[in-house]
Amino acid sequence: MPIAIPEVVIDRLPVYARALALLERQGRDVVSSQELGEQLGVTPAQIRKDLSYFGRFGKQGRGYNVGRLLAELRQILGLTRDWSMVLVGVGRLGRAIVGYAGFAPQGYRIVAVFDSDPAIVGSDVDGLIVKPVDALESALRDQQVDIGIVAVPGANAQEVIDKLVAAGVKAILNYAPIAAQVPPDVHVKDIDPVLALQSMTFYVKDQTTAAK
Amino acid sequence: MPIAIPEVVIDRLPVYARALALLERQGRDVVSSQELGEQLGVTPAQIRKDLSYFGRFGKQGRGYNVGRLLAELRQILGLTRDWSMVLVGVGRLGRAIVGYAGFAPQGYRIVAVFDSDPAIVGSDVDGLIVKPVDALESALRDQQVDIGIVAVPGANAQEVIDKLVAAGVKAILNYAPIAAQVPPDVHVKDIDPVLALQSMTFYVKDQTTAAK
DNA sequence: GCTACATTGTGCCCGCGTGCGCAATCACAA
DNA sequence: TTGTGATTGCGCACGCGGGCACAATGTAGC
Repeated sequence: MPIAIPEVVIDRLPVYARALALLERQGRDVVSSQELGEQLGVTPAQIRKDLSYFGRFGKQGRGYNVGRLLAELRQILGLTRDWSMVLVGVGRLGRAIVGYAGFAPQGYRIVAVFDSDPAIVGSDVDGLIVKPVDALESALRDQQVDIGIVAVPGANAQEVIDKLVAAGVKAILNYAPIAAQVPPDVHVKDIDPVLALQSMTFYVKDQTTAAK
Repeated sequence: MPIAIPEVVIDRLPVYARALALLERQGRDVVSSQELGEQLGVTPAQIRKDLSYFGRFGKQGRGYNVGRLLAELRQILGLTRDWSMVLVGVGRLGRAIVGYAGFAPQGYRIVAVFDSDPAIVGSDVDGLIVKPVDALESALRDQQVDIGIVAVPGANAQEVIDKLVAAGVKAILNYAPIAAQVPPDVHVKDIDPVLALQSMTFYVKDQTTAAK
């Protein structure tokens, strides 16, 4: 059990879970690592190896029971409970995040929103009253919050992240364009479409011009 | 020159470029790999090794000229020109993407938007008239388009991606919750906050409950 | 029940990316 | 000029993740 599990493995598990949920909705009850791998663009051996870190969920000659494996993965990833999140930064991006329909079905709820702009504080965003960032720490003392979402301009992001960390938040979803500095026990995932675009353009920069 | 450059290296270059742009705005004219590494949470050796794939940009005893290195990276990544993009899927998410202020400053422009819903087609979104998805291929023949953005529900995403690929698009930014199937010469980057959250909860699932 | 077939779980090896360590090199001061 | 200090570029070795290949094991058919 004290065997360290590579982070890349953990990153793949939600992808497996997502594919299994789709298969379940389609009424499938068993699936092989072969078939799952083809759908996801991963080798079957990779899937089996990843799963073997956590147990033996398959049956030789058959494959994996879809519902069973999905339940196991949800258990492993902690998806069996709901997670409460706070959002900091209620600009255009922040409002879009509050309105994003993809969180709720997976059990992720935004329970409070904060902003530093006095003109925005007090206004209503999808049923939530915007609170001042100064109230962040006291608000996090009152209610249990698991995850922080940062959607402020890059210049203020580190400062906001520091406040979240000080308030005891251990998981941060960062939309700001900075490389956040956090202690080792805090987990940060960056969402930055611009970085994604900039790395893709490296590969296509010659082709597209030549195709003209 | 025919040395293959690892994809992880390419993924880091935009991060370096972003940090250098910030340093330049702050008026700095030289920076060492040491200092840059501390800001980004990367080892100095990693930065030097990454850059050495493309040339020798530093000076011993000094470090890197900020403006010079930034210009080189922009050249390497293809950031010296503008890129035109089409968006498919004008729901809540799609509209947020059109309104996202982060693209334009980096030279990424959305030049056309498409949707399959007849109720949406024809409406105006931030100055762009929504066109039907059927018009996708012909529209891409008329104007040069480099990148496709997919913001449709998962069930329709693969179909839309197929159309983009058929139209010759080589770079796709995918917001849909699916693992897209594309030919090897097409590049896909996924943006999925839910996957990011689900992999983080693995690490904090015990701590948070215990902290109660 | 026995045989044929399919698929898992895992030991092992290979390759690649990461980081160390040092020689080469540049700036700057004396 | 010459010496000192700092930092780069890169050869090399290590470690880790990925995938192969096979034994183990379950299923299904006869």
